[in-house]
Amino acid sequence: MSQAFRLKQAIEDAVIAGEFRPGDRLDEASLAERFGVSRTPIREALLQLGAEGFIDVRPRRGAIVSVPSPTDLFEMFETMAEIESACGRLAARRLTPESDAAMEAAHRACEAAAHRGDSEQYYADNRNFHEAIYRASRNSFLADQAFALHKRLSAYRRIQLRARNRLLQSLQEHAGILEAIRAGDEQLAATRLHNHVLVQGERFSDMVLGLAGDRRSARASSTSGTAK
Amino acid sequence: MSQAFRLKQAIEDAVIAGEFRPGDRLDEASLAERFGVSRTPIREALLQLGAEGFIDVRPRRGAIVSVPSPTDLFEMFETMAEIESACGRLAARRLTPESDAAMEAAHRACEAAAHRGDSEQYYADNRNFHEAIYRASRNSFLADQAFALHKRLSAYRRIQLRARNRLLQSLQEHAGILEAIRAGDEQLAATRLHNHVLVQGERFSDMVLGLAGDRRSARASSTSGTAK
DNA sequence: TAAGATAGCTTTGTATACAATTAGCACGAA
DNA sequence: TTCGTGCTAATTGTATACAAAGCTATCTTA
Repeated sequence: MSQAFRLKQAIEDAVIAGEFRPGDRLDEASLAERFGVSRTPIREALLQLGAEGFIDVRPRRGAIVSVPSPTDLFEMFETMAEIESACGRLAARRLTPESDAAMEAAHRACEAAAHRGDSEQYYADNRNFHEAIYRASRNSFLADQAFALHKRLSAYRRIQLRARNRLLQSLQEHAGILEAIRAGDEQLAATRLHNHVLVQGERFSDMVLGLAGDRRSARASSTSGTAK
Repeated sequence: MSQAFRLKQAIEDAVIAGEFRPGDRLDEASLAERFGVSRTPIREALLQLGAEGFIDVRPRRGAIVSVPSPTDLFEMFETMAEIESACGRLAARRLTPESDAAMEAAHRACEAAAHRGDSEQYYADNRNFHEAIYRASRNSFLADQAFALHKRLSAYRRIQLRARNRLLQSLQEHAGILEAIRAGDEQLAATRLHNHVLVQGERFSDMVLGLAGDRRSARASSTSGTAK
């Protein structure tokens, strides 16, 4: 399985990096050639990625990078908002000096990137900031869930961070979140994180839909699932 | 992949049914013989189950049914509590007549089983009740996450529902949850669900640890991960 | 007797071959 | 032109063969 695990990571990275776009076919033979292995470990990697919901493996019809509908995306962002706010609530309850320092450092990095207007760097630092919060929940299982979903959404998150003023607004929201966690105010930390994440989802939905419509009605129209 | 998907389900069922206990080795050759297929689809099934966190696949050392530590279990129950309360919060916000009817029906079934003292049946009906809440969130992605985690915890949940009086207490909690969702009280629904789930985790931890100790201190002692 | 090394057996990982299903395309009819 | 039908090529699914790593038991040595 050594190869299969390495390949799983490599394919996942390629998807995250945007080398394979949503809807692209992940052909076993070409991937095998590209990585210089046989189809066997490629298939094993693809099936694992499929089980994690990263790609769509349709029996007998090959694997493709999943193409979440706007509804799917909204549901994923809403779920992310719930999970992140849970992390924030626990972080506020269980804050340690180490967690505090980690979040502080990540926040400082975001600050620097935002003031330089470097959105690529902000994107990376933003991720560190959020991951610091996940860890601060001191629940590694919950944190792992948060990591996984964060990764799955990263492609969509990146796009909408491009707007300059969103960068500064995001930074301010971070400051508020950190403040609430430090104050030990579980409720406030949860609420602020929830809004922070959900506003990203809404902005993205708007961008995709090309309209400033009511998300409630958009959501309610479909019941299709996404995972496996 | 047709075979592989069927096998994945079959092996998962066997694990849930307790046929394979935590720590048991899932030998590729014996599974292949048992199901009358070659090792290839067996491997594919095992790797998928591994990616979902259902079993532990250690490269070159075979797959075993995962053995979560008490800390892991507590973290999983705590995460389940957070996800379920999120479902309850959304259910209260978005309640429809259909969701209401589904939850009502499931609750009635629980009631009947509880009064007969039929814990096996209550176990099944309880699952339906919780799944009705997940669906009532009208967020299928979140609901899928909840289903998945519920399944992973089912083995541990079953054990502690054996206690007779816990059955009746559980039923009463269900009634309170349903009431809060119907009243549209998001906060109350979330809180009640959170407590309902977490008390199960605590009871289980107590059972496992064989002591009525302080869970906070138990938790804090480890930082080991679980997922993939 | 205990500890360590080694040989042999067991099990996993990868490649390859073949079977089976799907998808694309040409062709013909309405 | 458009829809349906059948054929061909490409792709996936499974089995099998072989290579490589891990495990166990035995034998040697202190």
